[in-house]
Amino acid sequence: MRQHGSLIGLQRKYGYYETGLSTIKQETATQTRFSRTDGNRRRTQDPGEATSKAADPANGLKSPDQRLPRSARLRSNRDFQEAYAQRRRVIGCYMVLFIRSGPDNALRLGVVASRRVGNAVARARAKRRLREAFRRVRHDIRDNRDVVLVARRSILRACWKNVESDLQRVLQKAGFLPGKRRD
RNA sequence: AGACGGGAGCGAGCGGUCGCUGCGGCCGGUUAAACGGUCGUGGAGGAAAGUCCGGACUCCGCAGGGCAGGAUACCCUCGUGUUAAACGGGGGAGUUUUCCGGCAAACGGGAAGCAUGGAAAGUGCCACAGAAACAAACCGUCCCGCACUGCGGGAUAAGGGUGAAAAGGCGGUGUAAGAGACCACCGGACGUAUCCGCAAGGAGCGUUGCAAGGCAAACCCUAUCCGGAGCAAGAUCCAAUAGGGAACUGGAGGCGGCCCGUCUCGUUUCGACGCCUAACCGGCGCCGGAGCAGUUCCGGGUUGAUCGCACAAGAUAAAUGACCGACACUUAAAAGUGAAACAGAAUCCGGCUUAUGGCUCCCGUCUUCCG
RNA sequence: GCGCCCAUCGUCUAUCGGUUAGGACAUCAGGUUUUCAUCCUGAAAAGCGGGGUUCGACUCCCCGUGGGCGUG
Repeated sequence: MRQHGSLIGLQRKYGYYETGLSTIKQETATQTRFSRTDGNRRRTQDPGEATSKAADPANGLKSPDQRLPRSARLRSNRDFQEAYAQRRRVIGCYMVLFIRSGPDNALRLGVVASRRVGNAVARARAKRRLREAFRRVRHDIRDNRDVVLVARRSILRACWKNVESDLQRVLQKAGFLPGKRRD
C-alpha cells in the first residue's frame, strides 16, 4: 500500500522536476523509476513485447492499474437511490461523497453534477474532473464499497492539485485510504 | 490611419504519458456469448442552445360532408432543399416615416421600414377635448326682424378654436357673406375594344365637382391549406407476485323439482325441520347455473433488457478527458497564464432566432493627417 | 428529450386599447398613548427586454430573457 502511495507522489514529482531528476535524486527510488521509464520506452518502441509487461519482475505488481472501465461505474438509478438512502456521506471542499454498500459491491463510481453546478459544459467538466481524480487513486483503495461523488460548484474554479488532495482527504475520512500519508 | 456600429467567413496548432468509447482484424476465453489483450481506425458545434416554424418517421383514428378552431396572404425571378414545407437573395409595384428642393399644399428626388387580400357585406370602437367623430353652427362673417347695441330667425364650412383625425390643395371668378357654386393647375374616385409591362401595376383617355375618415396584429368576409399525438412515439423479450380467461382432474357441497316422515289443530295448502353418526347421509332425479383446490395453456405487460438509434460521433447517471513538454506572453526573478469567447450531441434533416473572445474581408458613421 | 403555462410596487394580487396603473400586507414620516401595541392621516414604491400594429399598448402581434408545471 505504501509503495503505491509513494509511487503516486513520485509520479507527480516526476512531471514537475523532469529535467533535473535523472541524475541527482536517484538513490532511494531508483529501481522503480528506472524500470518505469524503461518500460514506457520499450512500449513505444516495440508494441509486441508490451504483452510481457505483467511478467516483468521489477515492477510487475507495482504497475498501477489506472483504468476505470464502464463496468466500474454505477449505472442504474436504483444504485444511486440506495447510496442516498444509506445516508453515509462525507463532505469536502469540492465534492460530497456517498457510500453504498450492498451484496454487489465492486468499488464502483457514480458521478453526479446537478443543475446548481452550472450549464451543461460546467456539469460535464465537473464530472470529468471527479472521474479523473478517482481514477488516479482507485488502485490504492482496498475497500470495495461503491462510491458516489457529487460535485459542488467550487470545483469549477479549483486548481487540479487541490481537487486531488481534497479527494484524498475525503477518502481518508471515509476509511477508504489509510489515515496518514507519507511521502 | 484610428475608434465605433452592422454583415459574412474561420472558430484553433505540434509532441509525449495515463485514461474513456464505437467499429474492424488477430489472439485468449466461452457450448455460444459476455469478458480480456493487442493492432488499425473513428470520436462535439456554428450555433449541438432556444424550441419559434416545418418535414421525415411511428402509433391511434378515418363512409361522406359540415361547424368550431388554427395557419398563410402584393408581383416576377433565382437559389438552397427530400424538389416537401418553409426560408433566403435580386428586381419591381404600392404604402408609411424622415431628409432635401418647393412660400405652402400637391409634387419630384434620396434614405430607412413594411405579417402589403378586403373598410359601398355586416357588426363594433374612435377615450379626453371639441358645437359636431359620421353627424353637426361654439366663436366668427353676412342678411332680416324686434330692439338700441342686446335678443330672435335665417344663410354660410372661407377663418378661429378642439383633436391623431373635421367637406382635397393653391390661386382666381363669384357672392350679402361664403361655398367645387364656377374656372385653370395638381390630387382623388370610377371606367377602360388604347399603349407599356410576364405580372403586381403604370401611362393615356373618358366620366365624376369629389356624400366622404380611421382601425381587420377588433369581430368578421374572401382565397388556399390543416385528423390527433409525439422517439418518454412505438415494437420485441420477460422472472416473481396478485388478478383475468380456457381446458382437464379432484373431492365434497350447494340449488331446484317430485315423493316420504315429523311438527302446529281434524283435513288440504303454506311454512319449518330430517333425530340417531367419528364424518356424511330420508329416497329418486338433474348437473342447468355459481363457486373451491391443483395442473397445463392463453392473454395482459409492472421492474428490467433489446430494438427504434445513424452507410466515418453514437452514449443511455450518457464517451470526446487529465497531466507534461516544447512554444508564446507578463515579470528583475521565483513563478503565473494560455489556445482562449459563446458554449457541449441524445431519432434524423431543413429554416429562423439568440449568444459569441480573436483573426480576415466588406459596408456605414465620426475623428486626425496628407494632397 | 417532448409538450405546456406564467411574468404588474419589497410580497400577494386587480385592471374592455384611452389612468396620475387600483387594493391589501410590509416600509417610512406624523398624530393618538406615560410608553409599546392597536387605531388615524400621509408619503415613497411597479408594467421582464426589444421591435411592430394603432392617434394612443400593461392590454393586440412577433422575437428574445427568466421562472414554473406535466410526461417513463
